[in-house]
Amino acid sequence: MHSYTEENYLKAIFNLSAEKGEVSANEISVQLKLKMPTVNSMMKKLAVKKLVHYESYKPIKLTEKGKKEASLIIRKHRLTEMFLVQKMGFGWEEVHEIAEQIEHLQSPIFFERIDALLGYPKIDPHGSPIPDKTGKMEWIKYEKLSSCKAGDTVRLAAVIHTTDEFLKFLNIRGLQLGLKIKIKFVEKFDSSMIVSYNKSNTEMLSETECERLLVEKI
Amino acid sequence: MHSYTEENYLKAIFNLSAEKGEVSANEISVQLKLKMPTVNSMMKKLAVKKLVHYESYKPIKLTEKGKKEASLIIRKHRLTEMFLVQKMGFGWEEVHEIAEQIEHLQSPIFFERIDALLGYPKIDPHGSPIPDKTGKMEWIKYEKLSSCKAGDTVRLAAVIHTTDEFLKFLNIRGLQLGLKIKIKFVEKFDSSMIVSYNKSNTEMLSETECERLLVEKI
DNA sequence: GATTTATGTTAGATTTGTCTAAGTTATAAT
DNA sequence: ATTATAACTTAGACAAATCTAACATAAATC
Ligand SMILES: [Mn+2]
Ligand SMILES: [Mn+2]
Ligand SMILES: [Mn+2]
Ligand SMILES: [Mn+2]
Repeated sequence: MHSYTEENYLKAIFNLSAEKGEVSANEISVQLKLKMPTVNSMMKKLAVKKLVHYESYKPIKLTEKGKKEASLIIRKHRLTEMFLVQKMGFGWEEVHEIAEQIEHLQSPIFFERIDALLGYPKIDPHGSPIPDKTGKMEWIKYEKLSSCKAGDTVRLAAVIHTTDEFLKFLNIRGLQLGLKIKIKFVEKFDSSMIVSYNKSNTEMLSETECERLLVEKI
Repeated sequence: MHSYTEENYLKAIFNLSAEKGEVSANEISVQLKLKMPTVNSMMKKLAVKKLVHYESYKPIKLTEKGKKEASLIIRKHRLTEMFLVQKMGFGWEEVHEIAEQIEHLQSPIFFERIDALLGYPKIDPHGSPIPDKTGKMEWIKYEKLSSCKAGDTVRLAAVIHTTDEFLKFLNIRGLQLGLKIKIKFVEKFDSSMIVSYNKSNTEMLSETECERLLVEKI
C-alpha cells in the first residue's frame, strides 16, 4: 500500500502533531533527520494521496485517512513491543528499535496472532494505548507525577517521551509500571521530588523526570 | 550493510546455484520476477562489491563473501520460520512469506533471542539445515523417497522445493516430519508409491511428490 | 517600519532499482 | 553451414527518495 518511507512520515506527523493537531515541516525534518526540501516534496506527495492537508507556508495536518493509517502502524508498533517484552523476554528499553522495523511488515495474520497470544492487550510496555483494528485509540486520563503533591500515593501508569536511556534510568531504580509510589517531599525551588516505593527504596526525581511519568492517584 | 533488494538477490543466487554452483541470469530474473537487464545491472553492482563472480555471457557464481552473506540471511529466514511454528503456533505452510520479510531485519539481539528461545535449533520446520553464525551449513545426507524400494521403512526428514500448496497437501494427509513411513508398493510405469503410516493411513504419492520428500532409512 | 533570522519553497542533481527497445552472442535446429 | 531461437548486454528512460544551492515568505528583533 504505502512505502516504508511514507509510513515513517505518517507516524512522525501523527506523533509530532498529537498535542497541537498540526506540525511544522521543520519539526518533521528534525524528527526524521532529513533536509527540509525532502520533507517538502513528500508533503506534496502525501497531499495528493489525501493523507495530509498541505498548503504553502502553513502547518501540516493529517487527514482522517492519514490519521487512520498512522494509527494502524502505531498499533503494529505497540503490539510488537508488547510481544517482545511479554513473550520474548526483552527489556522495555530494548524493544523500540526492533518494533520500528517490524511495524512495517505486511502480514495481517502475523499481527493477529501476536494480538491473540498477548490476550488482546490495551497498552504497550510503556503504558501507551494500543489503537484498535479500526485505528481508534484513547489515552486514559492519567496525570503527570510532576503535578502531584507531597503526601499523595500514586500508581505508575505510563512513561512518556521514552528514550532507552530514561528507561534504563528507571530500571536501575526499580521503577516499573504498576508500582505504588508515595510522594514524601516536593522541593520548592526546582520541583524535584523525594519518593518512596517497594517499602525500602527512596529516590530523588528531577522535574524533567517527573514530567515524563504518568500516574493514577490511589 | 546491503539493501533489502541486494539481500534478495544474494539469497536467490544462493538457492538457484545450490546444485550446480552457478546460475544463469535468466533463472534469477524468473525467480525474482524481474527483467533480464535489471538482473544484469545488479550483477555488475554485486561484482563491484565482490559478492559475485561475473563475466559477460558466463553463468554467475557467488564469491566466498557472497556465499557467507547469503547464508546469514538464510539463517535469519530459517530461525524465523522455526520460531513462527514452534513459538507462535503457525503452520509450516504459513511461515515462508512472513520469514521472507523478517529475514531483512537488522537486529542481532532479535535473532540471538529467537535462537536461544528455540534452544539453538539445527533445522527449520521443513527440515532444512539452519546455517551457524559463521554461515556454515551442512545437509545431512538424506535420500529422496523416490529412490527407495517397496518394503523399505523410512522416517520423513525434510521437504524440499516447498510451496504452500504442497505443504497443505501433506497436511491433509497427516504427513509431517519425523513420521515413520512404510513403502508398500512402487508402480513401475509412473514410479508412484503406495505408502502407509500412523498404523491406519494408506496413501498414493506421485513421483513428483516422492522427489520432494527426503527420508532416512530405518 | 526596517532589518535580521528562521522557516518554507523551487530548481536541479544524484542514487537506487526498475523498465523498454535495440543490438550482440551463444546455442539449437534445419 | 545457415538460420532461427534463446540468452545476454547496452543504451536510455523513469519513479522514488534523497541532497545542495538559491530564492521567497513569515516571524522576531531592533
Ligand atoms: Mn516505541
Ligand atoms: Mn519505522
Ligand atoms: Mn522459507
Ligand atoms: Mn526476502
